[in-house]
Amino acid sequence: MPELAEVEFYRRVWLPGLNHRICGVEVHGEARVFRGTHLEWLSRIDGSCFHAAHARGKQLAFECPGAGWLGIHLGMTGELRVAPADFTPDRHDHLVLRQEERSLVFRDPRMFGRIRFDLGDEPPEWWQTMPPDILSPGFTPQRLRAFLASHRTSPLKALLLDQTQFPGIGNWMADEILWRGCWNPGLPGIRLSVGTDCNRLRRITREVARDALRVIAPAWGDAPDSWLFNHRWKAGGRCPREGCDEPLKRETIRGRTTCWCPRCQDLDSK
DNA sequence: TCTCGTGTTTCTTG
DNA sequence: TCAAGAAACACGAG
Repeated sequence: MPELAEVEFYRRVWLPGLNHRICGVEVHGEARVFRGTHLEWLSRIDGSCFHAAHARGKQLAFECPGAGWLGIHLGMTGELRVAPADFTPDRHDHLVLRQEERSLVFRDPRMFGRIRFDLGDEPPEWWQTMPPDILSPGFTPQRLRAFLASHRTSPLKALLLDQTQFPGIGNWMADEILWRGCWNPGLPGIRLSVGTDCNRLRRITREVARDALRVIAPAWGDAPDSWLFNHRWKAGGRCPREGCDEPLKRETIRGRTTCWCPRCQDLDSK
């Protein structure tokens, strides 16, 4: 479930491979994950090293001076792993970078993920034009207000999943933000007040991003039971808010399974 | 055997 | 022209 924090977790997984020479590049060229990529460019990685690894939103970028930038989006089922140097890939291991002491592996059974490679030492355009990170100074109240004003009728759940405004927020984080803020997922953005509600949405979004990074990024830790996260998929799951315990509701909003507490997040109370 | 789904893109419809 | 909705992608889990 690669959202912001899981992406940061996977960035760290490949860190042991930084500054070690890559002595072999193996790709499953027919795999959908390489769509739009010049496969022949990937061979430029051979003989060079990654000097830096970056994560922004759901995107990863590995900097390879003298060769280019390897960009990775994990999609729904993508993952990065470190395997032994003599590791034998199976049909879902689409990219294997060999080093003397290990193999860096990209695996993605459903192939909704994407690998791209851009030549040159400068960050590629797709990286430079990404929206500001949620925890960066660029994620301003003004920016959020302008976005809400231009999508007045869209439900909050759909707005939170917009990667151009909330990079790295995925399904569970969006539900968590709405639950913590006591907003109904179907509430149109127009019903948030420009001042108080908008600032609160920004604050809670940042809080959930920070919490997720703290708990998940270092070692994929378990979320505490006080979060909605641990209850949203359970059959008969109940609202974990102190004093509530209402059975949680699940419904599809804009094509995404959404979970909320009908008592804490009552649509008509806003 | 059937249904569902953590994400994104593209096409269709209004 | 824009936004919403559906379909498609491919597979594993239950």
